[in-house]
Amino acid sequence: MQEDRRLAVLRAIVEDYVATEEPVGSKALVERHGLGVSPATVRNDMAVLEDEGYITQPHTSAGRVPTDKGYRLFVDRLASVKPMTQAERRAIAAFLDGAVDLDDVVQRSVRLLSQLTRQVAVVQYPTLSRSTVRHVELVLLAPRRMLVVLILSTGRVEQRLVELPAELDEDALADLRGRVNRAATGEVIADAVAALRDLPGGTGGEPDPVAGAVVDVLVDAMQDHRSDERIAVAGTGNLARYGDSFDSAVRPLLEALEEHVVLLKLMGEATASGALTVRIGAEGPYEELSSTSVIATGYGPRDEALATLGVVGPTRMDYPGTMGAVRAVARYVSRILDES
Amino acid sequence: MQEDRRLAVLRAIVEDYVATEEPVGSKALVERHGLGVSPATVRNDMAVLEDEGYITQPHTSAGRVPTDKGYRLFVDRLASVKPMTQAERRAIAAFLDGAVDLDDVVQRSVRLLSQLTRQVAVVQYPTLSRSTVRHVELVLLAPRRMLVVLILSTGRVEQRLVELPAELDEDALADLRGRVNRAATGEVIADAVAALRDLPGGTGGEPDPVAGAVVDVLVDAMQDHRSDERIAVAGTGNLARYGDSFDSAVRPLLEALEEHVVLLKLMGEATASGALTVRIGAEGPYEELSSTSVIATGYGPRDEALATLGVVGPTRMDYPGTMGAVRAVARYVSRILDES
DNA sequence: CATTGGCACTCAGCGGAAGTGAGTGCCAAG
DNA sequence: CTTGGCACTCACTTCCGCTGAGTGCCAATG
Repeated sequence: MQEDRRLAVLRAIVEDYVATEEPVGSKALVERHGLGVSPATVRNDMAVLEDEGYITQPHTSAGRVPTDKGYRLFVDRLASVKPMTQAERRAIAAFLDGAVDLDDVVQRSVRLLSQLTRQVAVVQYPTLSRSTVRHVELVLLAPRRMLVVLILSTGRVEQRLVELPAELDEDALADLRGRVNRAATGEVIADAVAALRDLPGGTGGEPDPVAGAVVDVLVDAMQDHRSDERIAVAGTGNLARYGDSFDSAVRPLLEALEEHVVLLKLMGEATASGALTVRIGAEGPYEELSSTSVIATGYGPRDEALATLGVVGPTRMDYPGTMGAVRAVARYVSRILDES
Repeated sequence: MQEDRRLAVLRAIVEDYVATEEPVGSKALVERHGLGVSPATVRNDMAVLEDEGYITQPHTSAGRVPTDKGYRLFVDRLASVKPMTQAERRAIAAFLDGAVDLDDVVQRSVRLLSQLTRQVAVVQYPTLSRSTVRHVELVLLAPRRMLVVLILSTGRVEQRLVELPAELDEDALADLRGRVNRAATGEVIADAVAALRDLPGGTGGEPDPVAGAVVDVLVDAMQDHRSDERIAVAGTGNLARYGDSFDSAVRPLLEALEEHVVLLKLMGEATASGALTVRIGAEGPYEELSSTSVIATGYGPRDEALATLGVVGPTRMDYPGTMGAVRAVARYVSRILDES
């Protein structure tokens, strides 16, 4: 009974604080939300909520502010993801449909997300490791110089130059191309790597040094986790709205945004689970980011979570709306990856 | 005579102000620099410099601060580019030598530059338009689906998918591949486009719809100026050092950094001239960036300026040191492009 | 027993007053 | 042209008292 009202009070505090950025007092609460009780009652509830650690006061005789724990309860039990409006959905679809390739999809997504949420948006490029090999192309640039092009099911293309240990003519090239593709095409990265490793030894017996060099570089490209770390960021201009708390909040965030490794770790859980994940304030391992929250979700074709996308913002943030935007963008991007 | 001393005073003011970020007064000047004259004399010089518009006082009874015009005179006549130390050169070379491909070179350069200068660094990817076609590869993914890969002399690779209007067998593919490469390989983009346009009509007479589709997409990729606009940015964390003047300086800068078009325009002159260019404060067309300076230079193999690289920072900036770093990085990057 | 009105108390934030000191401009002498 | 002297300016800091939003507690109430 009173329990219910206390939660309503917490919800009201979170909503008001997010809207006004100012500690919210008992009187303002009963006025703005139709709670149907007196300020004194609300004060009692607030005292309990404070005891339980959901809210604090910045100083005696000021209103209350949600704690991380308070936000956590809010997103877990009090708020529901706010769906996008019809108009927003159309805008998202229209904006993403114009994309011409994978790179473009990622770029557009990250911009879109930062505009929808007015926060800093982060989109990870689809990971290599779970994708399959669509095709391998070998191009002779010079008799002893070859370009190896690796095309993956996600639409990503990796290319490498190889200096060959011996010259190669067109016939041998066609033969090698055929063998490599028979071994790798259609396979998941891990299997392709295994199949390729067996290739240079071949059926004949004596190992082929040219094939060996090509396979080495291919395997290297497949296992190159550098590209797993590729990330697109947009909306840093929105950080200007932080206003105060510059050194304490914006600086570490800007640094984290450049340290892609940190970012990936932050968003990592979301890739694993594929579900919409919210990390609030100091819940993560990075002290400097104790006043920022991360909302992320996995995305990818056919509900396989290949990578992560989301936003980073202040703990004081519109969780329902932002979660809605992140979820919507992830769905549309996944659908586009599905088609290609 | 006094003219010389006045310039020395201006130089001293710029150096001190850059170092301390505080308006500099006559007394502090004669103490910190061995000017050999009394504060009163310096005050007279300052009055003249102020009349001529090289310095101002933020308010009566405060020290002087250089104006844009003052900085301009400083970089044009009073300062010389500060060369990198031996150790710095080695560090630059070592850091850039580890790069594996063009993308990596650009990424490393931009990080390096932001660390050397402790400013925001910007590196434009080498432009398509002046590069030549190294090779075109056509890959049949399905009977009516082709991947077109365009390899340029800068090491850049563009790929496009084409749905073919008719099926194509291996022989026809090899024929088409040969014709396309004979037309385009080795040519400058513009010439390649012209040669390709003539290709589908061919010698026979009746136009080939498959070749037409392939050529269309190739020409499109070559003329795709979207990729001309690719830019890498690093060091935004250094903006935190701006301290005050957040809304007036940092916000518009962050916005400009996301608007790559604006950035490219800012740095554009440098590409054209190829030389080290300094734009100070309001000299450019963007009012919001009136308190930021841009130091940029063209770079590219064999002294062809293919693209631009540089840093963006506050007008109050260490010009000699920053110019030295920009020049050094541009040289090393150019040398690396030379080799590949 | 939860709710409510009343009441004394706290304290951040605001605004004005006074003090401080770095820096200037001007002038007369060297 | 340079210099020491001197009066003046004015941003910045500190101090102080006021105000008002907001609290905690208590006794009364249904």
